[in-house]
Amino acid sequence: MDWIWYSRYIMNRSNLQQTTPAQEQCTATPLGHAIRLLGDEWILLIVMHLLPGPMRFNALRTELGHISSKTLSQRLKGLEELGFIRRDAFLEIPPRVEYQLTEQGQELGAVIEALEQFGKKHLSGQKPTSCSPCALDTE
Amino acid sequence: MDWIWYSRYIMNRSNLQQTTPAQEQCTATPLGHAIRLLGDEWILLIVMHLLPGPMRFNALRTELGHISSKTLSQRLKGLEELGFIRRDAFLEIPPRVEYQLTEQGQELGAVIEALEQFGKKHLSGQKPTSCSPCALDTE
DNA sequence: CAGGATCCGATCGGATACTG
DNA sequence: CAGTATCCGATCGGATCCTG
Repeated sequence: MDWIWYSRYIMNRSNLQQTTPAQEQCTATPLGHAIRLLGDEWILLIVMHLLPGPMRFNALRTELGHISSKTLSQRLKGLEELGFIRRDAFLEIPPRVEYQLTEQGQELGAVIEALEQFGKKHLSGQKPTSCSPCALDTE
Repeated sequence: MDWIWYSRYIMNRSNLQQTTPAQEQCTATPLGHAIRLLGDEWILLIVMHLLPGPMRFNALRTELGHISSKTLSQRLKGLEELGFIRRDAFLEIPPRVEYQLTEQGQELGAVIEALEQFGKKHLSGQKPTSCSPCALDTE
């Protein structure tokens, strides 16, 4: 019975890879943009820790655990360019830089809250599955 | 003046990499779990497209644009294991499989809505920055 | 049609070293 | 302290081929 699938495959293989119909809808809309923004583990984590108030660079690093300075400064720069956080650098010895959420950034709190509600409701005692490739030691 | 920084560096380098204080808080809490779940671009996109109703495998592929079957089935399997979508397979010729959100999955709609509100509010006319490494052609 | 298996290039991100 | 630059291994995900 292989020929059934085979023939269909051959007949339909002509024009299948060309049409990219809703792809731009997935990436060009504000929602798509937002999804790609939050499609990064660190972004939300950073915003979450910034919600209570301003924080310094290394304080963030400590709170976030094992993030590298490269990754952190990357994300912070990105968030700053988007206007979601503000960077205040004090030219002192030793240097001090504080990051805090702008009004726009604060509104991400709503998303985080929704996320938290959801997490508490459905992900409480669950163990990671194939969705969570987290290999962190839980000592 | 290099010696200032240098000496401080040497003095503080002893115990800095050991303490992983809030790392387990970032990953073991429901919120952390949720963040890691949504820390994947596709997950939210899939859920979004599934909100209106059940959908078949290739329909999803078409809607999502350029996702590969491997990635899609991966995500679907993960979501199914978490209990957020249900997979109904009809053993016919040709095969038909429909995916739909469970009640738990529906509640992700709230998160998506929050995200959409935010996106429409702050990301409308914005161009991607370093936060969005999207290299998709916008033909 | 709905996937699984495999290959492999691109990307991400951690570790390290260095600077002001 | 607050980063930047570089290296490099691990991972992701797309392309391709294959099956029922």
